Amino acid sequence: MDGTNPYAMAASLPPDDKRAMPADSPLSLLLRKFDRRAALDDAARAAILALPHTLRRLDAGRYVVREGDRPETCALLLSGFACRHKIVAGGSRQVVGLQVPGDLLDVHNAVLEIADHNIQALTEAELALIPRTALTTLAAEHPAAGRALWLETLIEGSIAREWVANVGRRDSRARMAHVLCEFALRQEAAGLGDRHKYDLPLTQEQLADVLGLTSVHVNRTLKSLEAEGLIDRFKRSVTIVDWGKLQEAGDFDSLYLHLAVARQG
Amino acid sequence: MDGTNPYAMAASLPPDDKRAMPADSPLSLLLRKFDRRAALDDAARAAILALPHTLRRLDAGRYVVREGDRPETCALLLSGFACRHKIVAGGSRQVVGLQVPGDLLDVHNAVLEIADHNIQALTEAELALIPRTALTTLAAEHPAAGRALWLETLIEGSIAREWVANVGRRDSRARMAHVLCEFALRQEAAGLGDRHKYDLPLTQEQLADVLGLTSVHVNRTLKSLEAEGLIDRFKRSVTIVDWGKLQEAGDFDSLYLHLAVARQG
DNA sequence: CGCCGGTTTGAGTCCATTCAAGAGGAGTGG
DNA sequence: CCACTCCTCTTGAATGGACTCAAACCGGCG
Repeated sequence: MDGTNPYAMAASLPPDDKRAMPADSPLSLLLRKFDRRAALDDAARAAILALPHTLRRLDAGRYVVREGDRPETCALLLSGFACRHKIVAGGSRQVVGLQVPGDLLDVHNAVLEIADHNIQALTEAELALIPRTALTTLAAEHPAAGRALWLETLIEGSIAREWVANVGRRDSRARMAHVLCEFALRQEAAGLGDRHKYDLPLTQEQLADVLGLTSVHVNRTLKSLEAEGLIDRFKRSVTIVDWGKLQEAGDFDSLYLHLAVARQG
Repeated sequence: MDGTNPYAMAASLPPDDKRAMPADSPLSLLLRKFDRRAALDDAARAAILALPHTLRRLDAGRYVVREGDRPETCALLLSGFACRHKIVAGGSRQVVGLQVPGDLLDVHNAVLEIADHNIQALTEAELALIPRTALTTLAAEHPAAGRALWLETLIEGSIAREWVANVGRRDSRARMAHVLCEFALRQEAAGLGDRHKYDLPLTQEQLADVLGLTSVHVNRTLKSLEAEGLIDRFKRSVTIVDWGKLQEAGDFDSLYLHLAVARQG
């Protein structure tokens, strides 16, 4: 909430600009993810790795994009966590999306004029900033890459719809259990560990903004899930003691994450 | 809820199949919409109008797609209204999206394997069913069209995120006012009338499923907005008496609808 | 040590729900 | 034309899940 333009801030840092290097480029993270879901031809793979980009490190809490911005770059999250959120009248906040490493933070900004929500780093994070024209050109010149980007957007939309159902129709217990399951699988899919134990890099206050609850109630809900023996907690690390029961409590079905699924043209 | 496969049902009807005719093709509805937002080259425009499709009429309440289906077509809504919804444990329902004429009901199915939510006609509706391969081919061969489809998906995602915030952080009054505003603008943008008076083709029960409330409370909320002089109601037609106040009550900012906005390449 | 952000716990309140019943309107059939 | 049914809308009263307010606790850090 410092009011500064995050890009202005970014620009004032030493410009540790690096051109992509095919082998160990940060962009290989993006490539790996695309590969899991759809077939890319060699030309598209090369073009992805050749995307111009700038590396950037952000402290926890820094904004990547603010509502109303007209960003000229798209950020790929390399490490750390980020969230999308909106502020509603009265000042309360709703988190409308969470991102794990490998996620594109703002594909929107490649095509849409004005950012309609904020994007904020939840932890210290590393980003690769890609000029938006480079992405749209990639999509235009390599249909397979365009398809992969489109797919990415579709899945994000699917997750958002599940969240609508989650906050709209589930009580606090189910809501929490559901998000804990989603997190587990997404972190696992991002290659950060396994679904039974992971770090939840959110304060209970932030978790409340994810769930549309208050932090007080988040606390009670977590404690009650723990008392029931579904999870264990230590600091901000979560252990899922009984995956089956947690899944059931959260009415969780991973279909909407489309973790490994996409059909070919 | 009849348990029949809607496609099986559709297939049993007389196959009133029609090839596109450039001038007054139903697909011109799609073209017009794309044109409002992005530049299409002539080749792309021609390709869109040339998309193979089958016309279909559905009664109110019929399903277009069910969760778990693997549809081979994408439906373009030509007339009438439809919604996306999910059923959560316990049987309650959450509407996660609304569609007006000109909207593609299930772009998802072009790329994703399995439908992750239900799509249902809210009123009698006319559809153009487009084979999903035709859409993906279009996207691959005509980057401008691919971009338009991608844009479509991005905007849908944006609306879903706004709904998360709406259901998560606004009270019933604001929630209702917000949805009434969104509807007004979307119907207007679809060329169905003006934002100050329109038909809301939903029962209060369905509206409740949109808002994550009960039908009883929807009723009270509507009456109270009426008593305050923000809206008038007659049957299922809504008149917005004081647009400014309704917008304020609903904390509504149309930015997220991206009604006329997209940037080029 | 003392501050500070985050977590935990308790007590009282309120918004939305549940349960229940009645009114209105459209359609059907005698 | 009326009786009957079904669905939706409306209203009241009681309940409850999550909120608010408030205070205490805890661990990390300067």
